[in-house]
Amino acid sequence: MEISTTHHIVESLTRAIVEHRLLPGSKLAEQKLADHFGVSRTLVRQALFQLSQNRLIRLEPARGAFVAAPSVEEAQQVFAVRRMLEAEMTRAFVKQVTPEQIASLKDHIRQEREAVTQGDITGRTELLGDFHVRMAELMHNDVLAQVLGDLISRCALITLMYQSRNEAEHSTDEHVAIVAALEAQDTDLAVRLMHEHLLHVEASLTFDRKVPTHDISLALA
Amino acid sequence: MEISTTHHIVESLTRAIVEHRLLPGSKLAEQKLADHFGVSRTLVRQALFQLSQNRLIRLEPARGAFVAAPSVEEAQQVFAVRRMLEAEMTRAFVKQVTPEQIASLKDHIRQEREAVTQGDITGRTELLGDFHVRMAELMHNDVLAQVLGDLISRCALITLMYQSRNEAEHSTDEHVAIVAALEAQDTDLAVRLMHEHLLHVEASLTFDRKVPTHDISLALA
DNA sequence: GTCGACCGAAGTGTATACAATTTTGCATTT
DNA sequence: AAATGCAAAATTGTATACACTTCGGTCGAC
Repeated sequence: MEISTTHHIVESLTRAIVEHRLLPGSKLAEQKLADHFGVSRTLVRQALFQLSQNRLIRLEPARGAFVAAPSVEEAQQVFAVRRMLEAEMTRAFVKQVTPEQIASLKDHIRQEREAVTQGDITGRTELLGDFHVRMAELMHNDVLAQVLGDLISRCALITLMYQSRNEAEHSTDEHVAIVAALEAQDTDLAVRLMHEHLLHVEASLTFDRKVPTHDISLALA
Repeated sequence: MEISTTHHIVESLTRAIVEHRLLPGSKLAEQKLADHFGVSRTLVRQALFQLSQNRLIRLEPARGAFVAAPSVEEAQQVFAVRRMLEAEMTRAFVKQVTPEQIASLKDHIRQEREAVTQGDITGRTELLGDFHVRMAELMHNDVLAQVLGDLISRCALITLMYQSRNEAEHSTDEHVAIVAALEAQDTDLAVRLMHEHLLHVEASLTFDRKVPTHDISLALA
């Protein structure tokens, strides 16, 4: 089956959603998207279907596709799963850590700092999430990287909806501490730091229902 | 968007794959499936697309859909992720365990034993996997249940391809031991038992490339 | 003036048509 | 006899057509 054209649409919409150019609740009309991408509704529908699998959009029968608006409960569940998965990922990471991996993570943190100093909100948010995916990739476990990547995409949506204070510098500092513990091969410390880091990220959210909704899908230019 | 008809096709094909009525490598021709289900290729393609997201089938551009044949590496990665996720799931389970949950798990084990004694291979394999999903559901974490369910579906395929000896009774015994530890709220023991259980399941596989392939898709009657 | 029903517009759900690619089978060549 | 090339058949990829549902607005009744 051909997937490249559809994949392009998925990537484009995913970026638009996680970069907050499309807000939760926005209607994604098939014909509008088809016109925008210069294809038929067929390919758009395939892309929307795939996005619904990733929980980035919600499909309502006969009503259409809408950017997902994760509930508080769902947000907390996603973070709970991330804590479970990433605590043990960190433990496994120490068992097979190499200097090259540490160097790669430090390089990633350098990029994070760069985005922060340059005020690149979009790149910063993406990089903060990618740090965790990078860890999974460095372990040469594609399955782990994919599962974690999905969870973190959902977190990007959640962060948009519930973020209160700016936690960028804080997160980067915690990433630094985690890498230090990994480098020192201090398993318990690294696991604890990762666990607390994720708790901090979740705690930085305000779960009392602000409701930003819908905008025109012209955010795709 | 309507999903119910498509969902029915997905369910039917998923069952056929995890119940081994469709073997890895089998071609899934769109028109044949469309005729079988009495629908157009449109809905079949949606279903195939969804199954490819679950990694149960593989889509090759312009060539078609084939039942997935997970590599040894992928199989080991899936088990590695399961160990990470389920070890911590077990830890979290103890923290909030209730008598009702224990009763539910014990009831599930009773069903497992029943399937084993009745020689119900299909039901047995499904139940052995469902034990783990049941734990997730009992924690009221839908996200966890969904992620774990996906991983376990892939395990069903893997088990088919690489299973050597029969590990059904052994697995049920280990489930019993895990539940006992959960009931006693012995966190460390429960986590250790779960971890070892998953190692045992993986160890019962023979990763030296037997290659069962393709059969006629008439396995759907 | 408000509520409710009806009608048209818009959008989704499914099927079908057509284009492009791959597969298959046969004929030809070496 | 094996291999190669070509044409027909089959299959996938994409677009379009059409039925059905939902949404919006107007008109009429109370």
